[in-house]
Order: sequence, then structure tokens, then C-alpha cells
Amino acid sequence: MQQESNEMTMGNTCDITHSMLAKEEDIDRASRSLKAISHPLRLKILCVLGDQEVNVQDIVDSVGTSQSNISQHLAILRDKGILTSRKDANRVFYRVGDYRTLRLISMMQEVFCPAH
Amino acid sequence: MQQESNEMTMGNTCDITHSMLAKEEDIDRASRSLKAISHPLRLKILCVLGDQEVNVQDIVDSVGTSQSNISQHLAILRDKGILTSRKDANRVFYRVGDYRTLRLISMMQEVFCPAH
DNA sequence: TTATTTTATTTATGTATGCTAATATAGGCG
DNA sequence: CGCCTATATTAGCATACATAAATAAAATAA
Repeated sequence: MQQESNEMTMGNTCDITHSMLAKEEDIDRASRSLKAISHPLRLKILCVLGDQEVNVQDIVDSVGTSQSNISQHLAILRDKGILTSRKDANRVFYRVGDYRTLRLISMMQEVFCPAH
Repeated sequence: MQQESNEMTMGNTCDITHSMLAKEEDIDRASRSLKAISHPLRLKILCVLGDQEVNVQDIVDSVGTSQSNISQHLAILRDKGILTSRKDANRVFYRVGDYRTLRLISMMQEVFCPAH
């Protein structure tokens, strides 16, 4: 009620103000996606993927937990729309779904990695 | 083991590649912070705050849940380093801790809000 | 066909999280 | 001082989450 689409009531919607992510549904969608990626293994999966397409076994080898566990985390990321998958013969390749998500990850790198 | 600081083995560390967030501790720190903000109420709190300083009661009024609940969520955000607090008389003012986090939130707005 | 590889799903269990209600702390006011 | 307001903390409970183990499904190879 209090927060109803105040991006309409303010002139500039691109700068950093209290009108960020104003709509309830946007907030819910954002928090769902963030929750999906805010897990060490899933974040690591996203880092392993980057802008590339990688199959499950390679992800397992890179991340270092059980195949079952990786598969479950991949399912979470796919179900939440973070990843897309493509089947080639008996292997499944995963990649980050869209460029904006890649940019978000890159942004997180800037925020969370001291070197940047 | 597999993922050990591959930002050192690649030339360009700023573009979008599979070397994102390479170090284990960076990943853990990032996932902790993301987990902290990946909750509808906490995200809403961050949106209400924006780049401003707001006291608890105003946050309660804007977000719309119990004072106790808001207080717990504020404590989570403060403990994870997302927010800082300042006490003025008998009121406590919260604000987003650093500009980089604000930029991350702004980035999420771009990613998750269709209008942008 | 059977066997093997790759990936997904199910089940069970321990742990963490979120919420409410009640209580506590702390400052300001009369 | 007592009372009120603002904020924090605690306890209890319900739900969600993370993981491992076992099994299933699907494609390939022999």
C-alpha cells in the first residue's frame, strides 16, 4: 500500500533514490532470483559458467561436490530462470540465461571482490 | 582446488568470463551478503532506504509488518554489513552502508524491473 | 541385447529460517 | 520518580532448505 509504484511519482527513475524496485511483484521476483543465486555452490556454478556453456560433469569437476547435489542446484537455477539448458546426446549443457544476469554477476564481482 | 584464483591466469579480469568471483572466500562473502538481501522484506527495506537515512518507525510504516519483525530484519542487514545505524536520542537511523551496495541495488533494479 | 555413462529424481534427515508473541532495554517527558 | 515511546531481544513453532543415499531415466557403446 505505502509503496505503490512510486517510480511513477518521481521524475528520475534511473538514479539511486528510494524509488528503487518499487513494485511489489518486482521485489518478489528480485528476491526469488537473488535467493536462487545466494548460495555458495550456486554462485560458484555461475562463476564456473560465466558466459560459457558447460556440461554437468564439468561443473561437478570444477565445483567439487556430488553429482546429485550439483544436479539439484542446477535445477534450482534453471527453475528460477537463471540458467537455460540444452541437451546434446547424453550430456546437458547449462549456460546463464540472459546477458543482464551476467551483468549482475559482474556487478557483484565489483562489489564483493576487493581487487576491483 | 579446481577454482583457485583463476583471475590470475587470465589477462582481462573486468569483462564477463568464467573467472568471476574466483576466490572461495569472495564467493562465501558474496553469497552471505546476497542471502542477506534476498528476502522480500529486506529488499523492500533497502528500497525504502535508498540513499537516505531513515529511522525504524518510518521503515515499519513504509514496509508494513510488525516492529519486531522489522527490527530483526534490520539486525540481519546490519550484522551482514549491508546497513549501518546511528542513534539519535531514542531513535535509530539506518542507511545503506556503502555506495557499492547502492550500485548493486540499482543494478538489480535494471535487471529485475521490466520498465528499465 | 546388456552394460556403461550421464543426468535427474526421490526420500529421509538434520539444520536453518521466518514469524509472532512476549519481554527487555533505553531514552525522553511530566 | 513513573510513564510513554522507540527499538531490541528472546522463545517457541512452523516451514523451508541443504545434503546424502538410493534409485530412475536416457543415451551410448559393446
